[in-house]
Amino acid sequence: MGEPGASGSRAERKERTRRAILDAALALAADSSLGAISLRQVAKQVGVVPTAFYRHFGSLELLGLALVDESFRSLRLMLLDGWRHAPEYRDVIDGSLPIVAQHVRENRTHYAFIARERTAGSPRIREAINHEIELITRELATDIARSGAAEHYSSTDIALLADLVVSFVVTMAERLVDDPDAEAQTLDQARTQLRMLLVGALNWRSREPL
Amino acid sequence: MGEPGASGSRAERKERTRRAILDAALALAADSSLGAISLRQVAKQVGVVPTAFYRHFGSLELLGLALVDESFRSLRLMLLDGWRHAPEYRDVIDGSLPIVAQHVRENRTHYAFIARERTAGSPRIREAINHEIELITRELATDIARSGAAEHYSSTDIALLADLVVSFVVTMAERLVDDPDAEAQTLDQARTQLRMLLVGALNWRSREPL
DNA sequence: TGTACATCAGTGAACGCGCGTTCACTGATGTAC
DNA sequence: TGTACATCAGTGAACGCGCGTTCACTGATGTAC
Repeated sequence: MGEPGASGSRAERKERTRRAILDAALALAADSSLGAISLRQVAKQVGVVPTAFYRHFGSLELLGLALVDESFRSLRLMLLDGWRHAPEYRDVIDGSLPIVAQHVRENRTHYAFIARERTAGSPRIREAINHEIELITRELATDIARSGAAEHYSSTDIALLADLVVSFVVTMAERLVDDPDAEAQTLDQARTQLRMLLVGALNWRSREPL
Repeated sequence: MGEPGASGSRAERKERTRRAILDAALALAADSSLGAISLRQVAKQVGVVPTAFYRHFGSLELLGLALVDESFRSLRLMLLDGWRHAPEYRDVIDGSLPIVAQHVRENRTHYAFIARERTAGSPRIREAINHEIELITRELATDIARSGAAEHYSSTDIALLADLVVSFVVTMAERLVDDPDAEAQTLDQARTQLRMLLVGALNWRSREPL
């Protein structure tokens, strides 16, 4: 066995340090933003000397881009899985929103990072995040079109509808990150709101089941 | 005449320095966030010695709270005016969204500040911003109820609808801040999306006028 | 299997710099008489 | 109106500290033979 940090091949140990740096940055940035933490704080948290940082990332910004990549890789897998199983669900709302909520709960630090850096990050990081969100929006639009649920819609309008839904879910995710204890309530409200949005606010009546 | 900075009473000159500090902080934070700039940078930009800062604000965070206050004071006046004139407009969407867009255009640095600090600010600042947004949401809910446009809705559901609309407008404002050159397009898309949202996505058809 | 050499993750000292905050101060403006 | 004193916005020196980055290094792991 020996010390946990000393086992494995050289490559394995390097990967473990890299992982520790990513986690340390996520934890430190949780109380402010990536732009407000220092390379030395990260190194200290990991337990290596500051210069060791450079063996893994050229700068904090590149580390940030790696975190964006990592966050969305997990999210994309979740969505792929959700969309694959979508036909099983009678109600796409009750099927999807809790899955998103669960994913936020299980990846809180990543979502918090994305929520913060989406507006406060460096231009490169903001651009990377917006690009990922656009890709998801486009996938959702394709899915809506394929489902036939919006057959009267032009493709332009399907894109706008997908954007509306994605923006809404982003807002919900931000709230779940902000106040994890209110998850049940936030989810409940979001469910009703998404129903209003999709079914039509003015024609929809309180307590009337879909 | 004389030097512009040397005229007026002592109180007037103090107020002018305070104004310059607020503006300098807005300008410096525009490329990152309040948490990433320094008191000395602000003082340098203003043209005073760092210690002079303390004559006006106890810390950068208190300066931030002053900026939140200032941003929403202007926004509240705009909304009050908008709501007072609302009955004149046939279409609340075509009446309101361009007014918001104009306000964003005329107060870009303030909106950019709010957009960033809403997610990346210190806890106190985030709290202050969320509180202001809640107040606006509550006012909109009252207005919807009074207008009779949602008479079948329970008051809980009116609150959810107001929240949905405010969240949507916040998202639109963030986009206007992010890419001012695309204002016309962003506004056009937002108009369609808000119509989808209010009239009912599934019953709504492309190009069909409201 | 044993040996000689290459790789390279992590070390530790050193650098110049900007940071927030303290303190005693200056001198123009304001006020009381 | 003139004088004596109070106020206080802004000054400037000083402090100890953490910052990013450089550099030459160490020594365990990996590889070629």
